[in-house]
Amino acid sequence: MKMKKATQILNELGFRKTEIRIKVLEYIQKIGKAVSQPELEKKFNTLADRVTLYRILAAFEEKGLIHKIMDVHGVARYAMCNEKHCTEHEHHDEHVHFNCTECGDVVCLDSIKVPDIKLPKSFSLSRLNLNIEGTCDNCQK
Amino acid sequence: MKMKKATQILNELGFRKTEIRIKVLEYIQKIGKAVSQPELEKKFNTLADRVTLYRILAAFEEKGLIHKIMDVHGVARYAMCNEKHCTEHEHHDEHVHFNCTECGDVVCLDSIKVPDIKLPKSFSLSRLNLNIEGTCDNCQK
DNA sequence: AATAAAAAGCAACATTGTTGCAATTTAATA
DNA sequence: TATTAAATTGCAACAATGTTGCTTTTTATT
Ligand SMILES: [Mn+2]
Ligand SMILES: [Mn+2]
Ligand SMILES: [Zn+2]
Ligand SMILES: [Zn+2]
Repeated sequence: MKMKKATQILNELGFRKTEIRIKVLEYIQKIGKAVSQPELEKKFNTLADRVTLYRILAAFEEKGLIHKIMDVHGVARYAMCNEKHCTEHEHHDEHVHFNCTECGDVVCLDSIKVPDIKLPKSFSLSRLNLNIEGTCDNCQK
Repeated sequence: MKMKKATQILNELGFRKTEIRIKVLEYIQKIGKAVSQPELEKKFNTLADRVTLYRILAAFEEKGLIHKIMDVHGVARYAMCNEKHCTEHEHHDEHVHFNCTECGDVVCLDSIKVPDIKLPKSFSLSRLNLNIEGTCDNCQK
């Protein structure tokens, strides 16, 4: 999985290349997990205000660059989108989100498709999030 | 679906039959939706303190009477458990939770089983919550 | 260098949720 | 019925996450 350079992505999406935006994007790209604002705040507290981080995440999400997941604790987390699937106007991140009860990590299990769910005809589906709790590979003893 | 009387349930679980506990339980039984503390607070603000409601919900959940769902907004909601499935020591509420984007209601689609998800062997699963967003039967135009 | 737009900072606030402790109420017992 | 222990509640204080309005700073363009 080749990563496009963060600065190039920011360019393409019409964002300005500020230090914090570059760092946040590179971090989310490399970490390979779904990160929360509080986590970013710990990492980058000298570089940016809390609110700035919230706004960066919101801006990235709006462009289809990252997607937002509510984790099992009700905290918003964000992870890279698959650029084949997501655009400014529509997200398609219908994969499993695994929440490890040991280390607290949340990861996208992109390879695990969520099976089609048949709803009663009177219901219509627009989005879906499958959170699974358990022990991740790192924490398996 | 016959409902056991609230007072009887409280008795059986070793709870005291206070007015607010009876009312809260009856409400959750009848409403047929997953309710949040803020909702209960609006309903019962003259009858009980905010904290009391949080504690009632936590107590009921611990006994396997109701189950806790994090909704798509990250707010905790609670709905009756199926007494065949849940006990003090173990919850089994692996059904779909439908979040209506129109009316905000969250309902348990108990009849819709969540298909088995095959995780990589290095992961172990302990719990699971499938939140679906869309338009519910009432809000369908 | 001047400019407009974007981004960031800061303060204030909202909402949801938790904890400690004192006061009250329930239910069991004498 | 009076006593009592335990359960329940109320209140105050706090924590965490998230939002909004407004000003200042920075970026990229002209
Ligand atoms: Mn994901
Ligand atoms: Mn449910
Ligand atoms: Zn783990
Ligand atoms: Zn609805």
